[in-house]
Amino acid sequence: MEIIKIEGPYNFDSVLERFALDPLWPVNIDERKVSVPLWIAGEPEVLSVQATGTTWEPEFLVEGLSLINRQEALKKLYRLFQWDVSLKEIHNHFQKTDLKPIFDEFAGTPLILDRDPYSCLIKCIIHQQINMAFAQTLTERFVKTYGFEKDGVYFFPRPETVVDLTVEDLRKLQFNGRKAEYVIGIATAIAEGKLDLLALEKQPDEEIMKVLIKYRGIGPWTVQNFLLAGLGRPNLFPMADIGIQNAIKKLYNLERKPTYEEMEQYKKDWEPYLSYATMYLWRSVEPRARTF
DNA sequence: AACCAGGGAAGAT
DNA sequence: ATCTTCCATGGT
Repeated sequence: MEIIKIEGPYNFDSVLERFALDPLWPVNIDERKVSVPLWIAGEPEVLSVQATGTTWEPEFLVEGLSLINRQEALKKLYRLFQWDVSLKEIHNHFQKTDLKPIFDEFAGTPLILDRDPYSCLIKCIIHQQINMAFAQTLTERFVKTYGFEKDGVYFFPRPETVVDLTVEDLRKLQFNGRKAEYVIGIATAIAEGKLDLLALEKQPDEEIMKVLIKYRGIGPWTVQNFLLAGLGRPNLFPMADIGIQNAIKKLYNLERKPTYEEMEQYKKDWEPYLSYATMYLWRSVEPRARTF
């Protein structure tokens, strides 16, 4: 058991609330706690993280660190929960923008990342073009069928597992043919060592875009989401994203979804923290958990 | 019942 | 290069 203290503001309850939208995260809202599946030194480990502090005095209880590579585990927890990012300056930046009401409502929310970059990439492909409810269903089926469970948490299917799947296997889960090809194709590139996400992570956004977009099934939207939710990069704005378009439509009371030209104008005020604008816009059109 | 969905590839011009 | 069509199914 270990206590971790970080700089505020940081609203862990808001993080858990968004995690809870994903059926694969075992979140306990009342206990302010979540179990986290991590690959540590090549082994699947489950840690638990519980908030014991407040938004301005954030403090966490981490269990499961004792028997494993401490440094690697902490590094991955800091990445996942963005504990090393100072949200104060970012929050201040948006005080003089149209997004002020949204940033005030969700104050202290960091970027919500996926469990790891590889899972993020695969999940992005699964989520392309279909409604969120169905996308969650597909991802859940994929993970529960080809991943594995430990201590009540599902681990994402490994590339070595996905390589051996056929398009037909995934079609049984109601993937369409192309989506199945994309997922297997990416997993194959990773399993064969042709695509090294760990090495790619060290490159700037533009270089990562150049590399990933060559793969079949990966377009600009997918790379932008990967950079944002996979790597936690701060300045991405996926304009092709229906969620963003709907959030902007709602924010400005538009009759129709905004054009790309309009979005280019709006986003100017939000740089260099476009990822945060994106995340908070998403939050503004997502369901909220019960509040008491 | 028609229309939309946190896109992208392949085909057509 | 840029525009259009297809994918393929669930949700509303």
